[in-house]
Amino acid sequence: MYAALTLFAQKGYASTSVADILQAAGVNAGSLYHFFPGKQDVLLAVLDAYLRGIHPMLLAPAWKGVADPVERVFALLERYREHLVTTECTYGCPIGSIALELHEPDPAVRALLAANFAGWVSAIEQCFIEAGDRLPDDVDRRALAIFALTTMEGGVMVSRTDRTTDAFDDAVRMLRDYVNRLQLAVR
Amino acid sequence: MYAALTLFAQKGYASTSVADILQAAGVNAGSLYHFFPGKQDVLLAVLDAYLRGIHPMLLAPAWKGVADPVERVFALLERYREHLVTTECTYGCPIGSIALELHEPDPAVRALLAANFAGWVSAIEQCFIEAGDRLPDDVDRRALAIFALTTMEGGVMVSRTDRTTDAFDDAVRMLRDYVNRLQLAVR
DNA sequence: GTCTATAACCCGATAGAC
DNA sequence: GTCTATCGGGTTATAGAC
Repeated sequence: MYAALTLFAQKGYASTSVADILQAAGVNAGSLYHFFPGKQDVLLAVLDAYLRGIHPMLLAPAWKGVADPVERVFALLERYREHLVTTECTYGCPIGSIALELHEPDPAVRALLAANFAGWVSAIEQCFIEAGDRLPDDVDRRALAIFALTTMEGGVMVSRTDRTTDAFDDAVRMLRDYVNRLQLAVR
Repeated sequence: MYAALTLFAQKGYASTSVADILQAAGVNAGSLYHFFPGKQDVLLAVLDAYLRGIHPMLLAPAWKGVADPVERVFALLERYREHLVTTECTYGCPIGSIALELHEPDPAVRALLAANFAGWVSAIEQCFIEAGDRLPDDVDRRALAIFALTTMEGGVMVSRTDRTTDAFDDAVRMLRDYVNRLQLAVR
């Protein structure tokens, strides 16, 4: 299962064959097909694992020692940057990759992808909500959270293509400047 | 050729078989392989067509009747929104889709993807440069252009997953607010 | 240059013994 | 529940006549 999760993140869904999963997991075809009706059901399990792992596996490590809600947003983005660096900009967000890889996804798959995005956005939205009156009242907290997501996903996409963190860094720097200006506007 | 371009945009590269291309183009295998060594070379030709088409096919229509450099940025983003709407949010930017679909792209493919992003960014950067002193001096025009690209690509990604333009609209609205605040800051 | 037929390969999934 | 062998189908690319 975690073999599949790793392989999907590295190679994508379509490029990962069932044989690849079997070899990485050290199991045989019969075993896998005993637990999963097919390959797509493995993907569903992986996407469900990501969804349930948002808080314990993603946010908790990123926010360790970071209490300020606004800093938490950028601490999370910093995690993705580190992920880019450690993989030499070969892969970033597995959800985003799979979301664009599958052009006609099964409704169940698409629902889990959307749920993963929604979970991420809600967590960041909560940060901006907790920022309270540090942000202007009329700023849509949820839209700002979605903006953070699109900045991360777009930054990962371009950085992966360029094999440099430059685009990611530029985008995050601009987002930081925007949030700073919003905070200055309220003073 | 344009059959391949269309199919790659609709179904992606891997999911488009050579047989699909042959059928859509109304040609036979022998003809295609007479001009192209292999499927990847068709992709290279398509990516090259996108690159050379940035100005005549993408920017020119988007900027028709729009003279203001800042408005041109959002007029271009509006084109992508319309693309999402007309396809019921099933596909947005073909370059971004292919960029995330291919996890270990051939260097030539990756170079053309990067060139497409770079061409897009340079055009938008030029808009922000032409905006002159309407933007603060210390604002990095190129970084701002990259930010516009990541906003578009990230917005398309999430909107495609959600089958709603909401995420795209939220992201672009935030970008617009940022640019507005930058313009206000200079007064 | 264009056509048809097919080679060579890999895929997901299954059958059936144990 | 787990194993091995294999099926049926789709893939890219090629061979060879015209």
